[in-house]
Parts: sequence; C-alpha cells; structure tokens
Amino acid sequence: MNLTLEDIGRLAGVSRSTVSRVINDQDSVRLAVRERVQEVIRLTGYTPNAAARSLVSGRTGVIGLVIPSRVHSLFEDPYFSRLIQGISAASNQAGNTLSLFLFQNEEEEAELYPRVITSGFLDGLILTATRMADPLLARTAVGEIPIVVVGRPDVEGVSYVDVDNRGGALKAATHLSSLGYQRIGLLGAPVSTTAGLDRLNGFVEGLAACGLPLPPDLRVDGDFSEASGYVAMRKLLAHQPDAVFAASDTMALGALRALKEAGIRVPQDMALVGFDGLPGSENSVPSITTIRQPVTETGARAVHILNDLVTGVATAPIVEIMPVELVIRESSGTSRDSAGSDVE
Amino acid sequence: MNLTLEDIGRLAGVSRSTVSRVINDQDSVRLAVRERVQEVIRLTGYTPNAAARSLVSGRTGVIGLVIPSRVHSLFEDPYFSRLIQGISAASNQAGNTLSLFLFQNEEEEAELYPRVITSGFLDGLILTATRMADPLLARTAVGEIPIVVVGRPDVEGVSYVDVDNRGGALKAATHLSSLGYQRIGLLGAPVSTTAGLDRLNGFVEGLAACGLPLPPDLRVDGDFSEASGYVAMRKLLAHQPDAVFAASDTMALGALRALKEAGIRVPQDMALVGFDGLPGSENSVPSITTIRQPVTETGARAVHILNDLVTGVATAPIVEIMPVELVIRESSGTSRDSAGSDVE
DNA sequence: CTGAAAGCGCTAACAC
DNA sequence: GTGTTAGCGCTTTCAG
Repeated sequence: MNLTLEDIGRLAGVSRSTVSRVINDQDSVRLAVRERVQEVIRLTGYTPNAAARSLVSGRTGVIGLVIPSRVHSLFEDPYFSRLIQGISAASNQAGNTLSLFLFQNEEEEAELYPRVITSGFLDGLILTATRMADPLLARTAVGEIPIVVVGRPDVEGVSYVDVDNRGGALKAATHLSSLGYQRIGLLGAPVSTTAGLDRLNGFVEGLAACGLPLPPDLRVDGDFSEASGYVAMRKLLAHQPDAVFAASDTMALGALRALKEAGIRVPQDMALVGFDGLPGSENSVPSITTIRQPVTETGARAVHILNDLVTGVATAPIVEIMPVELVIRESSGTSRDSAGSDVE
Repeated sequence: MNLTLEDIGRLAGVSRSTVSRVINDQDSVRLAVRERVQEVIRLTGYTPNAAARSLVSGRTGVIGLVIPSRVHSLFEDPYFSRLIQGISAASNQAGNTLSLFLFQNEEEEAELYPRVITSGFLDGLILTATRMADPLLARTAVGEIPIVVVGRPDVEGVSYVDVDNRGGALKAATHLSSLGYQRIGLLGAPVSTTAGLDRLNGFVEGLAACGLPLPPDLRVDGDFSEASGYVAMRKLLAHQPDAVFAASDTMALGALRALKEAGIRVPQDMALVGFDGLPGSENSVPSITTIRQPVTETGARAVHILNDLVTGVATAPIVEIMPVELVIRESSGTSRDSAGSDVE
C-alpha cells in the first residue's frame, strides 16, 4: 500500500494530524471521529511508513542482536538456540523488531559494527558471547546507542544480564559434599570466559565452605563441548575423584561417556553434576543432576532492560543476575554411604 | 553522532548535495572535492541516517527472514543453523541487514506478519520451512514486497530456491541398487512437506529405473527426528530389508541406533544411506553415506534472488534448484556380494 | 561539476 | 478537539 496519513485523512474527512493522533493512541480525539478513522484504516489496511516515522521520532523500534564471529560453531548449541528464542519472543511482545548480526569474521565485525551502531537504524543492541577484552565492547565505549550484554562482561560500566554462575557452582559443591563425597573433582569451563571463571570460583568457594579443598590434579578444564568433557574426564579418572562437577551439561554428557567406557557406574561409583539444565541432560542414562539456568528469561530480561535504556526509563549501567536452581536427578541421586546399591 | 549532510558539507566547504553525491559514489564530483569530503567524513565518523535515506529512496536495505511458529524445535537443527548462517553471510556481503522473525505461535504470526510486510521497513522477505497451504504464503498473494521461499512451496507463482530432493533420492536408490541390494526400504520424511514428498517420489523413481519395487511394508515415515528414525527402523526390521534409505541424516542416525541394538551390522548386514550431508553423519560409527545438499549456498542464493527482485533486475517468479551430491561412506561402502566381510 | 530547492511520510508544536 | 505548519535528513531534479 502506498497510502499516507493524508490519504487516510481525506477518506475519513479529517486532517492528517488527527489520523496521526488516532494511530498513536492519543486521547484528545472525539470518539466518533476516532472510530471513523479506525474504520478507514482497517478497510484500507493502512500501515504507517516506518522510515518516516523514525525520521521524526528518532526511534526505529529495531533492536540488534550481535553474535560475534567465533561462536558460529555454537550456534546450534541449545543454549544459543533458546537464548535467541527468548530474545525474539520478548522483542515481538515489546513491539520491537529484531535484527540479527552474525559476524563471519573479525573483518566483517570491524567493518559492519561501526555502521550498525551509528546509522540510527537501531535503537539499541544486545551483545552475546562476548569474550575477555572484546573489541566490540571496547568500541562501544564511544557510547552511541544503549547496549545490554548477556553474560558478565569483563569491563565496568556496561549493563548486563547474567545468571548466577558463582552461586550455581557453589550449590553444586555443597550438594555433592552433603551427600558425603570427599574427593570432588572439577571439569571446568575455560577461564577465559567470565562464566567459566565464575563457575570455578563458586565451586572452590562451595568446597571451602564444606571444608574441602580442590587439589590441582582434581581439576581439568574443557571448552564446553561434549568431546572436551570426554577427554577431561579421562584425565581426571587417573586421580580417582569420587564425584565430579562439570561446568556444563554438554561436558557432563562427555564425561558420562568416558565413565561408561571405563566401566564406572554413575551414581554408584561416581556422582556427576552438570550445569545449564538444557534439554538432553534429562534424557541421558542416568539422567544428570544439574544447575538449571533460566535461559529464555535471561533473554527476555535483556530485551526489557534495553528498552528501559532506550526510552530513558532507566539510565545505564543496569545489572541483573538471574537465579539458578539445583535440579537433582539420577546422577547424584544417592548419598555416598548408600552408593553401591542401585537407585530405584 | 548527530551530524548531518549539511554539517559535513559546511566542514568541507561544499553543499549537502555534493556530499550526498560523494557518499553515493556518483561520478560527477571533481576528484579534489571528493577527496576533501571523504576526509571530513572519515575524520568525523559520519554515517548517513538510515531512516532519512530510506524515506526518500523507498528502500531500507533490510531483508526479513521468517521462521514460522512450528519450527522452533528445529531451530537447533544443524540444517537451520547453517541455513541462517548462509543467509546472514550473503546478506552482510550484499550490504543488507537481516531481520529475524521467529513467530512463537499462529496468533503472533497473524498479527505481526501483515505489519512486517507493509510497513515499508523491509525490502523483501525470505520464508523458510513453509508448510503445505501455508497461511503466510497465502497472505503473501497480496504481493506487497518481494518474497523468496527456501524449499519448494506448494503454490504456483512464487520465487523459490530448493535443493534437488527428487534427484538426490533417485541417486540414493540407484546407488544401493548398483551395489546389488534388492530389498531396499525407505525411512521417509513426512509427505506433508514438499521435501518429504519429493524425496519419496525420487526414490521410487530411482528404484523403478533399476527394476525394483517399493513394497508398502518397506516404507515407514518419520518426522526428520532421530527418535522417529529409531522407531521407524524398528518397524522396518520386521520386513527384512537388506538396505535402507533414510530421508534425513538425523533419521539415519536413529536407524543406526536401532540397528546396533538389534545386533545388525552396518554395512555388513544392512546398508544405510541418509540425506543432508550435515556434520554428524560423518562422525558416526560407521560413517553414513549421504546425499549432501549445499545448505549455505542455498541460503546465499535466496538472498541474491531476493535482491534481484528488489532492485527490479529480475521479475518474479524465479526458481532455482541446487544440485546435490552422493557422498559414499562406510555405511554403504561395500557391495552386497562382499557383504559379510569387514570393510577395510 | 556544483548548488538550490522540492519533497519523501510522519510527528509535534502551535493556532483556532 | 482538530487543523496548520514546520521540519526530521536525505536524494534528486533542475539551474547555472
């Protein structure tokens, strides 16, 4: 339709201002007039021109979702999949349009990012999977448009939403300790990520609170992948832990595979706790105890915070830590003392 | 930056028209002037305002990617993951911005879609995973903006890019037949999808060309999922096929699991061919022979066709069928005659 | 080759 | 309550 406000106004016998008022839900329009205008709009299928609208309002209703180059392999990761869905759903509901920026490589990142951030095309930006010393975050300091990071960034003064990685890992440690396990190992996530770092620290803290150490040989780090969990678990086995906390469910799945191969029964011979609570961890045999994080809600919070920033309701930086939850399943379903007997 | 063309012009000592010409790469600007302007633009970091630009040009450079509600579970499907990456990469390269429309449910679809299509915010639309009698496609008939469908739609007059499902399934059939197999079963995809239908028809056609039938009891349909492949394979086993073509690699993986459980060796006791060629099929044990489809390229073609439609270079409907390729791996790595001996 | 001027469709004072 | 008017920042004739 190439209809304009003027056209609708003519059809309804009013001026374009009145039509504009009706469209923007302003109260100062007589009911009869309002209804007449709405009827014309309905009949014609008129939709306001987005460009003209944002030219004058300075807002587009579009928010950008940036996924940096290095995460492409992670794109089919259920975590990202759900995060994107959460962001998309919240964005739809808030009346925003979502633009996706999947940078293929650093050059593309460097070339596109500045334009994206200054063209006025976006009201704000959600940044995911930032790394330590992320160049995107650095460039952002210029402060063009509001930005919300998902996950804790390693710089100050940035709004972000994160899950309680520290608290979750702490829960995992005390849970295993409370079951009577003594040699509790860690299958860590990369400490080059803040999530990995926070989970490590929380875990150590939790152990310490129970009077337990984390000997260096009881910690092997992976990279979130199933394969890395498998490899790390095999290394860990040499040092005979009686329980293991894997910093992601995917790694826990890899660990489980290694344990099966080694003929070690879970949970009878070794307890296992993962992190994330994504689908998959509950369907394994045995099902895996995990720290469930609210991925979809995290995405939604990011959208809402961003909108608050955009509308000026809030002023940066805003930080929100989403709670996590210990979900006890078969892989730690029994206390150390009763280990050896089957789980019902 | 709140700089405008006027500002840049003043700084460079020219009018805003000249600056506009420089930005839009029009030749009619003296070299010296052009360079002076470019220098100012570089120094100030000026970026043209997208809204103003598209208000006058009628174009936004934004293309939409629509993924209907029912596919959410499929979002972490490697197929979609790669398709989106292909579309995103091509879109970045073509200077487009990609907007993602993930509809959560039919209502959202019905509410948002008309607005999306008429707000002038999008230059064009790529539609994925359309179903038979898709309401989106129906609404599209109004013909607001150019649309390209990925996958064969079930209506006429729509531009689309598809892979050669028919030809691929045909190759699978003749491949298995050439190896000497006689009772070749089908683990089909839903015939409520054009891909499932085309793969079925191609397969039957291929068998027929080799003088083989497809008895009804040698065909069980799944829904693309691993679990459905597992279930369907178990049903199929009762009728003792000596080879099976699964209409997707994921289903082939499920079938493989069922075969392992049943103690049936692949390829010694039964040959298996999948479809898609996505990562995962090559890492299974045994690795699975498959029909590889060029997912990334398919996405890229969709973007290019859409841009041709948008710029008027082409006029709808444009149809393009991407070639597929038989990739022979372990699961069919031997001829029927030598079956029973190990594959080297 | 370059500048002046006229809008693109909309919102938001400002009148009436 | 409603209409009039003046731009938002840009592209594009049209002059010169």
